[in-house]
Amino acid sequence: MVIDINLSNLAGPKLPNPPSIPQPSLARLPQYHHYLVDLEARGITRISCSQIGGDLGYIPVQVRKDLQYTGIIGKPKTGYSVPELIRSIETFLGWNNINEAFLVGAGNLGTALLGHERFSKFGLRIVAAFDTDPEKIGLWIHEKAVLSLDQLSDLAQRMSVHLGIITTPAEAAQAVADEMVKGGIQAIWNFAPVKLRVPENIIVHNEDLYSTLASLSWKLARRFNVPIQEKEAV
Amino acid sequence: MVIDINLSNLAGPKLPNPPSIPQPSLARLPQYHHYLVDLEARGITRISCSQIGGDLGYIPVQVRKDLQYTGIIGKPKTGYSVPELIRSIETFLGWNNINEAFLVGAGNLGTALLGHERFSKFGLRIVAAFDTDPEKIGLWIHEKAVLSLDQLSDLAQRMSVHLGIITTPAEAAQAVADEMVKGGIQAIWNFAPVKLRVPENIIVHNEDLYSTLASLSWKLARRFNVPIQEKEAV
DNA sequence: TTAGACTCGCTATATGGTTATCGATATAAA
DNA sequence: TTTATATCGATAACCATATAGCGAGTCTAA
Ligand SMILES: NC(=O)c1ccc[n+]([C@@H]2O[C@H](COP(=O)([O-])OP(=O)(O)OC[C@H]3O[C@@H](n4cnc5c(N)ncnc54)[C@H](O)[C@@H]3O)[C@@H](O)[C@H]2O)c1
Ligand SMILES: NC(=O)c1ccc[n+]([C@@H]2O[C@H](COP(=O)([O-])OP(=O)(O)OC[C@H]3O[C@@H](n4cnc5c(N)ncnc54)[C@H](O)[C@@H]3O)[C@@H](O)[C@H]2O)c1
Repeated sequence: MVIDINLSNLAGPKLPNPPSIPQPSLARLPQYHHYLVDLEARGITRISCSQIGGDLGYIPVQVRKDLQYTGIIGKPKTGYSVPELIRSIETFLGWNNINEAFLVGAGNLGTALLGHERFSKFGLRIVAAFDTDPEKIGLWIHEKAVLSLDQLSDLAQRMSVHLGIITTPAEAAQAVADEMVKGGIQAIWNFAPVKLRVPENIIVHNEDLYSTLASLSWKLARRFNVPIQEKEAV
Repeated sequence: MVIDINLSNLAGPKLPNPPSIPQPSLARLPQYHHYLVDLEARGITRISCSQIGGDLGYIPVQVRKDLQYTGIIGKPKTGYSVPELIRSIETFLGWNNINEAFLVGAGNLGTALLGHERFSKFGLRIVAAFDTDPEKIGLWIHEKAVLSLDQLSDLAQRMSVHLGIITTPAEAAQAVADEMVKGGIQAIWNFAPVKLRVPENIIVHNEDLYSTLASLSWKLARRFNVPIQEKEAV
C-alpha cells in the first residue's frame, strides 16, 4: 500500500455495527470507479477482473471480491458491463444522493477543498464555510460564503446538513466538533491531527496527512541513512 | 471508528522488503507523536500506555506494541518518559533529517501544501513547485518559486531531491511521475486519484481523499436512506 | 522494610482480510 | 454442433494484525 495506511481502524475503538464490507475494500472502490469512468470515456463497454487487476496492480480475485460487495453480477468469459459497474459502485457508495456539508476553517486547506468542483460528482456539496477570524467572516471563497462559527449549529439544524469538514488548527478542532454535534451533524471529516471525542453514534474519519508522511519518511530513512538498521530490521 | 483508510496496501502489489513494522502501526505513530507533544507542552513528563490508550481510543496493549517498534523502553509502574518517547518516535520515523521535496501542480491543493509551514517540523521541506501553466510559471507561492516542469528532472538530480509530491489533475499524474523517476526521485506522495506505474524500487503513497469520502458517504447512506439495505447487510 | 498494585514485555490465541482453488457458465472458434 | 478457453462465484486455506494472558520489575505507601 501505498500503503494504506489504512489503516483501517486508526479511528478508534470498535464500531457497534461492524460494516458488511471490509474497510480496505471500501477504500478501493473509488479507485475502480475512477478507472472505469476513464474506460467508459474511451468507449470500452465490458471489462474483466483480470484486466482491472492488471491495470491497477491487484490480483484478479481481490478485484472480484471487492466488486461483489456492490452487488454487481458479471458474466463468465465477458466480465462486467462497464456502465453497469459504474452505476453499481455509485449506488453502493451513495454517490447518487448529494450530501451537503459545512466546512470549518477557511485557511489553506479549507480553501483548497472549497475550490474543488469535482466533489459534486462524488456526492459532496460544500454549501458554506465557517471561521472565527473576523478578517475572513463575510468573505466569499470560491463562491461560498464564510460565516461566523456561532451560526453553525443553528444553520446545520435548519438546513439539515449532516456532514461537517474540519480544517482548523488542531487546537480548535475539538471545540468545532462539539459545535457540529450540537447542530445535529452526523458525520465528520477531520483533517486536523487530533483524536476527536464525540458521541458513539457520530461517524468520524480522520484524513491524517502526517500518517502518510510518516510512512514515506520512515522508508526513505531506511533506504538512505541507515544500513545499520538494516540488520536490526526483522 | 475512524477507520483509517489507509489503507494500507492501497498502494499496490507486494513490497520487495516487507517492513519490520506493520503498516497500521506506522500510521498510528504520528498520532501518538501529536498527543505526546501536547502533553509535553502541558508539563507532563511521564505517561503510561493505559493513559495514552484511554485518551486516543486504543487498548493499552496495542499502544505498547506500536511504541515498542520505535525501540523505546519503559519502566514498570511509571510508564515512559514523554520527551524520550517523542525523540524515539521522531528518530524512528526519520523526522530529524529533513527531506527536501519538489511539488508538481501549483493549483488549489498544491498551494495549500506549499503554505503549510508545519511540515518542516516533521522532516519535510518543499523547496520548489513546478507547473506547466505559463500563467503560473515564474510566480512565487508562499515563498516558493514555481518553475517549469521541464526543469524538474535536471534540478532533482543536481539538488539530490528524493521526494516528489503530485497535486496535478489525474490525467497529468503519470507523466509527472515519469519525469520524477527520470530525475532520480525515490519516493512519491501522490494526491491524484490514479494508480501510478513506476519501477519496483520507487516508493509511492497515495493520498486518496475520495477513499475517505467513499467511506463517509457509504455510512451516511446506510444510516439514512436505506433501512432496506439494513437487512441485506451481513 | 515489606505488602500491594500498577505497568511493562513476552508469548500465545483470535480475528479479519487476502490469496488460492474448484466447479459452473458463457463465448468464440473449429 | 462441438470443443476449448476465459471468467465468474463460492469455499477454503493462509497470513498479518489485533487482542488476550501471564510473569517480572518497580514504585508507593503502610
Ligand atoms: N495545509 C496543509 O497542507 C496541511 C497539511 C497537513 C495537515 N493540515 C492540517 O489541516 C488543518 C488546517 O491547516 P491549514 O494549513 O489550512 O491552516 P490555516 O491556518 O491556513 O487555516 C486554519 C483556519 O482555521 C481558522 N480557525 C482557527 N481557529 C478556529 C476556530 N476555533 N473555529 C473556526 N475556525 C478557526 C483560522 O482562522 C484559519 O482560517 C490543520 O489542523 C493542519 O494541521 C494542513
Ligand atoms: N483540491 C482538492 O480539494 C482536492 C480534493 C481531492 C482530490 N484532489 C486531487 O488533487 C489534484 C489537484 O487538485 P486541485 O484542486 O489542486 O487542481 P487544480 O486544477 O487547482 O490544480 C492543478 C494544477 O496542476 C497544473 N498542471 C496541469 N497539468 C500539469 C502537468 N502536466 N504538469 C504540471 N502541472 C500541471 C495546473 O496548471 C494546476 O496549477 C487532482 O488530481 C484532484 O483530483 C484535490
